Formats: sequence, structure tokens, C-alpha cells
Amino acid sequence: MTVASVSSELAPLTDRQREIYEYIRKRVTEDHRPPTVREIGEQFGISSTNGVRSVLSALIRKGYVSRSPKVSRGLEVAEAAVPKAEPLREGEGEGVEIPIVGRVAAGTPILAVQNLEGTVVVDRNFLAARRDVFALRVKGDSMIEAGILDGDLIFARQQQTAEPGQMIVAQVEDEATVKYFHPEKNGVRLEPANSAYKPIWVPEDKNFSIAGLVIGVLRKFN
Amino acid sequence: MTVASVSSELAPLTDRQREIYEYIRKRVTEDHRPPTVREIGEQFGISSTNGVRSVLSALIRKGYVSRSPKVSRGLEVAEAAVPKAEPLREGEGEGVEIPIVGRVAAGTPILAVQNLEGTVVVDRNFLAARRDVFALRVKGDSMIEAGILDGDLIFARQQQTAEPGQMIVAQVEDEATVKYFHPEKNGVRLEPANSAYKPIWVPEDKNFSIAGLVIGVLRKFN
DNA sequence: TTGACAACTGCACTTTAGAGCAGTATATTA
DNA sequence: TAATATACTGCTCTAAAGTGCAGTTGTCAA
Repeated sequence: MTVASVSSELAPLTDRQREIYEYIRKRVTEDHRPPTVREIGEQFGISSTNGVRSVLSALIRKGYVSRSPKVSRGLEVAEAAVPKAEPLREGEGEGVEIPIVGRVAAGTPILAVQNLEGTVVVDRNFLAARRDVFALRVKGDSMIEAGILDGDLIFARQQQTAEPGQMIVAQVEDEATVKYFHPEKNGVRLEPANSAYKPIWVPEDKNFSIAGLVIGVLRKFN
Repeated sequence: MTVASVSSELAPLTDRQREIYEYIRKRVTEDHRPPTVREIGEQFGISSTNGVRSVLSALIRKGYVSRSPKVSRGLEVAEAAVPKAEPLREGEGEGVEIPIVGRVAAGTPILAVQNLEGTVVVDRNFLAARRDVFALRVKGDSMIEAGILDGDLIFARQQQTAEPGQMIVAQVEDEATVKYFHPEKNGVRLEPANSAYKPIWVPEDKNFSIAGLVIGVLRKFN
């Protein structure tokens, strides 16, 4: 029995097994598609599929990968082996996954599944509301004086009403825009935060609704 | 002209295209292996591979997926919007925990444990750099024209050098500030993004160092 | 020196899966 | 009304990829 060995239920790998295992992992995580036996062989200069298969059966026996028989690209990286896979301590902190809303069409509920473009994780403490929050990417510079730039991701909490002066995501006809909300007698005034732009006047008879209240901004520099 | 509207370059999908697209996404994210044409057909009761193929070619044409010809399971969901994310639920998204740096004293490594004020979780895909990233709360309005406001949280990647013009976290004596970096003959010019402020001149003999390169901003509205 | 194991070569065979061609029904648009 | 797009059936063909069997080489340990 080995003393002071690394804590892990999985049997140790040979060098060859290790590099092939790492390659499979890489392909799965980067390409979202496991390699075929022949692709592995090609990668490592193994001309016979059985050369690869002997290594694979060792990896299966040791529990690092599993395989669906007769299925193309049937390799799977075993869950037990996954933890140590992603090298960096990507702490699974207390994050909340927030959907990024894409195209918004008139009448479509903004959170309808078909509108989702992806999700972004943010700190659950950062956004007090944990539910009914969505994100969307800003286009244009109409809110530049409020520190919201082209390409920023804004967070909004879904709600149908807002106080005068609040920054909202508004749906006008089939378009969503971010503006300050100013209700008036016969319609709504949507005020930009850019002195180069004029307010947008939305008369009562137009298709207008509030999608949510802006509660945060996230920006990435390139 | 659309101002501050939602970005969306992708053409809308039909119901059939949408559900098949969602299925492909699901298979890729959950099984780490894209479905075959026949598997899709089986799932949706389409007996002919060409029934599936007609939908797939529409998805490809509209840019939702791409395909490697003659490759088994050659489908790819466009844009790596598909990490290997688990279902949409709170608490454990694919987040990276980033330390929030508090007071910074001269000479103290900025990431020393005693400087930590807390952590914030952000999406791993949002900040490409997964390592050596820290967060800092901005005080003052000297970067307002770059869309960075008082109270914002900025993200920075630790590094000791920077290119002229880049936005950095600089340590001057015992203070950390966010500014544009401009190296000059006998020192460094730190340029604010606010015409009401003058650049800061740091002569060579002063205690100056670069703490990191600013890579993102996060703001919460109250 | 034998035997187990790892890591192969080489070839044949079978199944899986992509691609091609012809044709149909329906709805929308010009 | 014709043209076009969508969403298929049904079949064939071919290429990709998994499986099976036989044998080789080198290392290490009993």
C-alpha cells in the first residue's frame, strides 16, 4: 500500500494514459464534442485504432472516462474525475444565473424562452432581487451621461410600473430601449442621458410597456 | 435610428426551428456531445434524415448553429454561449469568485489577505482572464467620462506593466487610483477621464507601481 | 524465465451517420 | 396565380467510426 498518496479514489495513470485523458477533456470542454478513436490516434501518432483502444480501456477501467458502445464520439469524462479537471480554483461562489435577453418582439413576454441569448452569473448579494432579473446588452450611446456605454450589459428587475425619473427598460412597439421614465398627460416621455439626443415622446395610442427597472450595469473592457 | 436598444443580429426562428435548436443546445450542454441527425429526428418524430436536415440548414443559414461536413455529431451551437452550465438555478452558476480589495497601503501587495473586503462573483465567461483578477470600489468621479462612476466596482487583472493609454489601477505612495496610463521621460502621467480634473504627474522618485489593468466595471443602482 | 501489463501494428468487418436525389403538402408572399 | 420557404417522406449511397481477432515489443516484477 502506498503511503502518503494523493487523496483520490481514482487509480493513478501512466504518462500515456494521462496525456490521452487530458486530450479528451480538452476536446470535450473546448469543442463540446468528444474525439473519435481515430482522431485520438491521429493526434498521438497511433496508426491503429486498437492502439488507442487499449489506452481507452485502461481509462475506462480506472474510472476516468466512460463510453457508450456503438455510439460515435461516445466517450464521456467521468464526473468523479471532473473536479480536478478545471485547473484553476473557479470558486463556485454564491452566484445567481441571470438570463440575457436577446431580441424582443412586440407583445412577446421578455423572458420567454425563445428570447434567451445566454446567461451571466453575478453575485447574489450584489443584486438584492434574486428573481425576475434579466440582463440585456445596450446598443448605442443614448445613456452615456448615466455611465452606460455602448455594449454594456444592464441588469433589470421585471416590473410593469415605475416611478417618474427612474431608469427603465421600455418596450415601444417592437423595440426595447433603456431610458429615464417620465409619465405625462397624454403619453410617456422617455428621456435619454445624452444631451445630443432628444427625448422620445410616446403617445398613449402607441404600443408601450415597461419591461423592467434598471438595477445594475456590467461592462467588459477589451 | 435605434438608441440604446437591445442588440440582436440573429434572424427570428420558426417554432420548429426553435425547438430543435433548443434540443441541440440541451444535448450539447448536458451530454457534452451533440446529437446526430437521426437522433434529432427520433426526438421529434421525423422519420427522414432530410426532414431534420431542412431545419438544420435553416438554423445554419440564420447563424444559430454551424456544422462540420462529414463529421459525425458535427453540429456546433454558434457562439460559445454554451459553457457546460448546469440547469438554471440559483446558487451555483459558473461563477468565479473575485476578491474585493479594500484599503491599499504602500508596499503592501494588493492581494494580501488582510486587504480583502469581501468577494464578488462574476461570470467566468465575462472576464476572460480567470486568474489574478481583483475588484476595487471606485471613489470619486475622475473617470466619469469613461463611464465609471462613484461607487462602481471595477475589475482589474494584476500586472506590473501596461501599454500607454490603457486604463490601470495605479498605486502612488499609499493610495490606489484608477487612471489612464501615460509613461513619459521622467515619470508617469496619470490621466483622468473628467475634463474638470487635471492629470496627475508622478515623478520618477515617487513610489509608483501598476497594480493591474482595468478589465471591467460593475454598478448597482439604488 | 515466465507472465502480466502497457502500448502498440495491421487487417477485416459492421454499424452509425452524413449526403444526395426525387417528390409531397402547406402556408406565405409577390 | 405563380413562386418561394418550410417541413417533411422514402430511398440510396458513401464515408465515418466502432468492434473483433491475431500478433509484436518492451518493461517490470515474481
